[in-house]
Amino acid sequence: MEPTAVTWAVLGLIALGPRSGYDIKRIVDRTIRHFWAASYGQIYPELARLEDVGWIAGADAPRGGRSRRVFTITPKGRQALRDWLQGRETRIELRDESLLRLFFADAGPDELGLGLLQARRQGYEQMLAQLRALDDGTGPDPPFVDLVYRWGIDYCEWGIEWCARQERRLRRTA
Amino acid sequence: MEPTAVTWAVLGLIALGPRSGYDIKRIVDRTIRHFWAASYGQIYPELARLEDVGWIAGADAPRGGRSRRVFTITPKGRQALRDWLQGRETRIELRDESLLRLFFADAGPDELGLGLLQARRQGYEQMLAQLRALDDGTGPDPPFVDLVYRWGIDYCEWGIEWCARQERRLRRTA
DNA sequence: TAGTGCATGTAATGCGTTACATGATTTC
DNA sequence: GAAATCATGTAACGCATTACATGCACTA
Repeated sequence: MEPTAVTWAVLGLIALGPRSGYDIKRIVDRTIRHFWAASYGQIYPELARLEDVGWIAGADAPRGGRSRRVFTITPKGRQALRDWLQGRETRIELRDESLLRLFFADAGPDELGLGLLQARRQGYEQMLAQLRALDDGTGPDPPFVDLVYRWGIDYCEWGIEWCARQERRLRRTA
Repeated sequence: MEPTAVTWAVLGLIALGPRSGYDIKRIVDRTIRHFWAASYGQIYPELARLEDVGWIAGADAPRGGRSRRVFTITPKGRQALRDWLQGRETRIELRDESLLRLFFADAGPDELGLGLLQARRQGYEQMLAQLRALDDGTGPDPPFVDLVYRWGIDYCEWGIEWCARQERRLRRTA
């Protein structure tokens, strides 16, 4: 069983404290999904695999009459997570349909590019609003969780500025 | 046949001039892949689909004894491309394993985060070098092709600065 | 009592990469 | 004559999403 990025997302979240599959999905959707999404269809099978190899241990923990399985990281799992964290390959990969559109804007009418830049800026603004909405004072996060959160904010702000600058430039030369 | 992003990448490149599947792959690898990669396994079937619906027209154009099929965009195809370009949904999505690592850096030893930031910065530097290497004066590109190229450069430079700033901050507080 | 949230999972489908097969031509 | 490049494609596989199925509990 070759570990994938989902492996580490799931294992990493369990390392922060015991969690159910449902918990993990909820946390992923609120935080990690901004740079790495994951669905139930990945999370539950991954939990089964991780339990098989002994990196996590599951225990029944019903809440009321609702069945519920909570997973805890094992020492073996903690070591595996640490090993992955030490890894150094860092290839940056993007998948950005809005840039693809912009790339082909020469094929459309003159005002098209300006519209696409505005749409892109609005995309950033939406994402920024979502990120800011997360920060409703639920106490301080671990430092690096917070750092990545900050990266998201900073990235959006940079993106908004970049688009605005290009919009101004286009309007000047048009 | 629901169009996907590959549809537009392929169609858009053919709109810039007649091209073979091989040509398209080469151009994608040199330019578009920085924000949207595509493989032969997508490109050739996509060309067949596009020809089926009449958005492109293929013609045999052997070079020497090598068989070769070159595709040209049709009026119908040009209209479809324009329609897509007008589209406005812009959800920004990232997939960035290096951020995932950083997110979990609290689970490792103290110096880990600093190392991850450095690795991330080097990732940006590598990508920047690749982008700069593309610019070997093959004449001026269409304005928006160039704009997206610039986005890549600016994004890398911003990323490098961001990492450097966080590295300094970490060292101060450590 | 209807809707929302908690909770677990699977099946179908689609997207994308990797690896392979094949063969001609150009360059060193 | 070996290696790189041009050129076309397909099959197998893996990763990820969507949609569905099921059922309990809380709350308006």
